[in-house]
This record gives sequence, C-alpha cells and structure tokens, in this order.
Amino acid sequence: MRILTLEIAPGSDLDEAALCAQYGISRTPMREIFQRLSGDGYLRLEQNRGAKVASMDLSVMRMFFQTAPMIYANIARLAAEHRRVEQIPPLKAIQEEFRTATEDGDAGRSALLNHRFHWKIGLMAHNPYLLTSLNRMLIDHTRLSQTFYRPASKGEETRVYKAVEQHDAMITAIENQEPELAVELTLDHWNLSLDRLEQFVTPDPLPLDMTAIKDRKHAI
Amino acid sequence: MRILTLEIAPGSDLDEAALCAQYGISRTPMREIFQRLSGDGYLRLEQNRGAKVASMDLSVMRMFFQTAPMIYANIARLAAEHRRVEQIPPLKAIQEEFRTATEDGDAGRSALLNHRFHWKIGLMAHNPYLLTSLNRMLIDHTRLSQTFYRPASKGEETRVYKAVEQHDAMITAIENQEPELAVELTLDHWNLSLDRLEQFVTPDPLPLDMTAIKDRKHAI
DNA sequence: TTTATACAATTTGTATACAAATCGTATTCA
DNA sequence: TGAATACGATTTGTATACAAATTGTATAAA
Repeated sequence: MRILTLEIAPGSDLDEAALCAQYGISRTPMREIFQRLSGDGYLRLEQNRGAKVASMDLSVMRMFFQTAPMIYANIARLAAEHRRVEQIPPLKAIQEEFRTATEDGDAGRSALLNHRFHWKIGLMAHNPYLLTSLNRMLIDHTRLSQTFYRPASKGEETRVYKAVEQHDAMITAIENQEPELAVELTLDHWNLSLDRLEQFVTPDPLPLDMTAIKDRKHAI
Repeated sequence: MRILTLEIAPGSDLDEAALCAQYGISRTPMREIFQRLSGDGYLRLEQNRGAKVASMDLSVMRMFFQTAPMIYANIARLAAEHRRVEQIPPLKAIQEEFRTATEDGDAGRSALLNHRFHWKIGLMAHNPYLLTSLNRMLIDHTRLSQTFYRPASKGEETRVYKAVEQHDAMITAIENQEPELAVELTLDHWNLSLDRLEQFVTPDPLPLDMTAIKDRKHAI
C-alpha cells in the first residue's frame, strides 16, 4: 500500500468500496488497514466521513524542517552504536536498488527506496520512541520530495549522485560503529536534501523580458 | 480505555470476546480499538495470536532514559513558543485535578492526571513528529511510575509535593512564553522523576543482621 | 512412562447483512 | 426565483455468521 507516497493527491478522500474491489478483499480488513495507516500518519479518519489522504499545512512544514535534523542525527548516532551485523547486508541491498533506480532516472522508485533506506537505519537504532517520529518524518519527507520533484535539471543529476555517495558513506560509518561520523554524514545528507527542496520554494525568477511573454500568447 | 496504564499486567493477552461483553460492543469496533491502541504502543498484535499488553525489556528501558530528556525538553520549548491562550485553562484544570489527587494520596489517579498534563503540553507544541514520540514515552513513563510505586515512604510526599509545584511553574513559563525557563523546569521535573525511579531500582539494602532473619523464621 | 498424532474446542480473521448517518436532488412554499 | 425541507441514494458503522488457524486433550504406539 505505497499508493500514498506517490500518486494519490493529499486531501483527496478514498473510496472504501472501490479499493476493496481493486485489492479483492472485504471491507473489514480494508478498514483495519485504514486504521493502521491513520495511526502512521498516512490518512486522516473522520467520523462518518471516511478516509482522506493527509496533507501538510504551513505550520506543520515549519515544524518538519525544524525537527528533522534532530531526529535524523540521533537516529544515525544510535544506529551506529547499536546496529547488529546481520542488519548491514539488507541495508546494502536496498542501497544497490537505490543506486540503479537513480541511474535509470526513476524518480518515484528512487524516493521510495530512499525512504526504505532511512527506515532500515531507523530500525538499527533500536529506539521505539524516536522510530515513531522517524516514521512520520519519512512519510512527509518522501511526499515533499515527490511533490517538489522536477524531471531534468542541470544540478539535479549531480545532487542525486552525491546522495548515493552519502548513503554509501553512511553505511560504512554505521558498519564500523562510528557514531560521530554517522551524525556528520547524516547532517550533510539533510543539507543536500534542503538544497533540493529550496530550489523549488525559491526557483529561478522568470525572465524579466516581456517579449518572451508576448511570444507565448500566440502559442496559447 | 485506560485499562493499560494501570491494572492489566504487561505481557498478558487480552480476551477479545470478554472485553466485548464487558463494554457492550461487538467484535468489529473492539478490533478497531485494538488496531489504534497497537499503533499507539499500548498493545502488540500478532498474527492469529490476538492482542498482548506491551512490555518493556532492558534495552528499551535504556533507550527510554536516554531519549526522554530530549523529547520532553524540546516539547516544552515548542509549547512555550507556540501555545495558544485558549489551551491554558484546560491545562490548569488538569493541574488542579492532579493537585487534589496527590493530596488524597491516590497514586493511580495521580499518575493518570500527570500523563494527561504532559500530553496537553505536547499538544501545545503543535509538532506532530515529536508528539508521536511523546505519546510512546508517556505511556511507558506512566507505567514505570505505576510499577515502581510504593505506597508510603518518608521522602515520597515531599517529592510529590515538589512535582505539583514544578507543574505550576511550568504552566507559568508556558503561559508567559518563556521557552528557556520551560526547558529548565522540565529537566528539573525529569530529574525528580529519575530520583523517584532510582529509589526502586536501588532500594535500601536489607539488614545484614542475621538475627532478624532467624526471628522471622518462627513467625512463618 | 513418554512422545506423537489426531480430533475437539476455542480463538482469530474475513465476508456479508443490516442499521445509521450523510449527501444530493427534487419539490414545494414564500 | 430562491430557500427550505423532505425524500432517496450512497456511504459509513456495527453486528453476526462463517471460515481458518491455533491450542489443548486424549488416545495410541514406542
């Protein structure tokens, strides 16, 4: 049920019956799925009103940017301290999938695998309290990345490439149990993500030259 | 459904049918309640195995003590910054209930109202990410307080009295929007709670004098 | 006596039927 | 023409019935 991280628009309400038909299950298990997704912050359930896809307002967005570094950094530290050796190979496997997805330029798949990558690191921290926060953060982070994604820009490939490299470095730091390094790399990674998001909040200004606009008029 | 914060033992499994009969509702809504409580960290649901009350192992306990100050302090800061004036009266109302509960020496009710007090402060922070963490922390904190509670000890009344005072001070700091003060008071409050818990992890040693034990033999 | 297997009983998961509530539309009255 | 109300249709919530799975017990074989 990763319909949410991707296609369905925030705020839209979900048709219970339609989804039941689509997935070939009855209403009872579907409602239980709704309950779980609601608890995870994917959906909002209202009395006698059904399920809506959760959406983000401005104040929540501020909190997101304010809180994310702290959560991510502490998760990284704890992961480096408490990772079990058997957790490393699955993480590396996801990273390889992530690498190929970025090389293929598959944005949706990249975002999803990035989500799974950071979630796995979250599990390594073995801290149930921060894990719930991380879960909510990742959901919103992934969705922000998706909504703000633009297909092909100049600096974009280099940024994505850098992100893949940072993941590699983070794996090494966690594997070698170097908490401070893991924190530093994670904050770098966050700043890269910030750059990416900032590019869309404050994009390049439109050309001041009015002739360009006049030309477009004919095209429309 | 505050059955959990109090009576039912951690690890015990819940009888679906019995609870349905008890609350006069059918299995479907009860299962939906289970789903929610499971998401909140009250219960653990296992495949075809029903619901068990969540329990805490040693490593989770370590994480609890490691994580709590950070979460509580940041919640306090954000609450002082972002509280809405209409949120203050309900908080004060809970505090008054808490005060009377402590004066009556009602430990269970005190713990529950303390829980509600800190939850209300969490809501004032308007940070959904930290709020999920706070929720899990408070559940475990309240349960720890309960399990470690001993009825009447010398230092206990003064500690509880101090806790009530600290709550008052916290309300004032939040109402006056003094984030730094709110953080300081919250950390003091946490340390008081730590003292309380420590008293039970390392209680007064048993008397070394063997004669006392011999005397008891006859009594048994 | 102990262990393994089969069967019964209980418990959990899913589907469906029915009740309650909400929403849209149409008709009526001002 | 506009607003309000009433009625029908759709959607959501709850109960119950049935299927699947698990657990406990009893009996038989080693």
